[in-house]
Amino acid sequence: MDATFENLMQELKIKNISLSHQRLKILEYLTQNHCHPTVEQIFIDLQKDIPTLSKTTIYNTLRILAEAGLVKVITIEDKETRYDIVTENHGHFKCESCGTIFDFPIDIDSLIPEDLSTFKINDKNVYFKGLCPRCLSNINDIK
Amino acid sequence: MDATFENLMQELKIKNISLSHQRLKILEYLTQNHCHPTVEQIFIDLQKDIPTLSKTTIYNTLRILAEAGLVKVITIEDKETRYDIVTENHGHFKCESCGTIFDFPIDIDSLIPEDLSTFKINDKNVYFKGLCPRCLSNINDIK
DNA sequence: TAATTTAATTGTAACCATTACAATCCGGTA
DNA sequence: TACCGGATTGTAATGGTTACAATTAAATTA
Repeated sequence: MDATFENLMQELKIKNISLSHQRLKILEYLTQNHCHPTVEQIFIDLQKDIPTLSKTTIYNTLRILAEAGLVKVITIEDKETRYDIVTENHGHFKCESCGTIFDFPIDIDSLIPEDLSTFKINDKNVYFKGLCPRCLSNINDIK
Repeated sequence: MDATFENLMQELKIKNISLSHQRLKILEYLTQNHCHPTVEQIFIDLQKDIPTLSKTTIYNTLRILAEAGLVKVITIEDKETRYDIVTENHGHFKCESCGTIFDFPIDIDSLIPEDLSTFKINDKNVYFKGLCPRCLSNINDIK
């Protein structure tokens, strides 16, 4: 349990969200797996610890955490909602070949267009798609 | 039929994609409705012209046009895939209250992070969420 | 501690956008 | 006209997500 995790716990206490065993494990999983997991992945991995765990609980918990602003919902493409612990500004790069999602640093705040001065911006997302270095080299090997 | 539409036709000819009556109407609809429509919206509107039109045809056509690079798939949130004719670089702002998607100009090319120098970037997306001016003023009216 | 109330979890069924697939239709060609 | 290949259509299947009611756990009160 690193400092980040403690901070999350504290934030939940402030926002009056009770932390059950299941919710704790889900939150713990997200802090330890920054791989932008799907509900399916979370479900498979946590079932080992909590055999009775239900997917509905995972959906409920992620919704609560997202509403509390602790978790970010990533929907680069349909049929594959992924979740991420909210950290500092970064963009997401999805490899079209292997499907892996990479984080990359980007100063999103620097790109507030003046055209949106009359809008209230709550959330900013930068999604790139393409090929990751590993898949690029694989393609070259085949040639 | 403006110049843009003619250009699209030409591009399709180059890419050897035949233009049936249905495909022509769908493409025409997209060039005339820059509201980022869903398949449902396209279906409802075009049914007036083509009573026998099927949703499968719309899905097929949009997939072909997207693969050809003429149409951009917008997935800001799950369960609501939207489509857009590809134009110059711009970001999308979705109002969390009324659901409208607004375009705003942004120089996406200027924000290529050096960390992605070993990646091949095929597609860049900038999605913002928040409240549009109209919904903001409505909230103020209620107060 | 026991009883009571409230919230969280679970499993099943429903939902709904998208896709798969087979049958039909249409346009061009010999 | 007959044929062929691609486009369209309608229906059924898919699968991630949500709704809902029952069960369980936790918190509160006496």
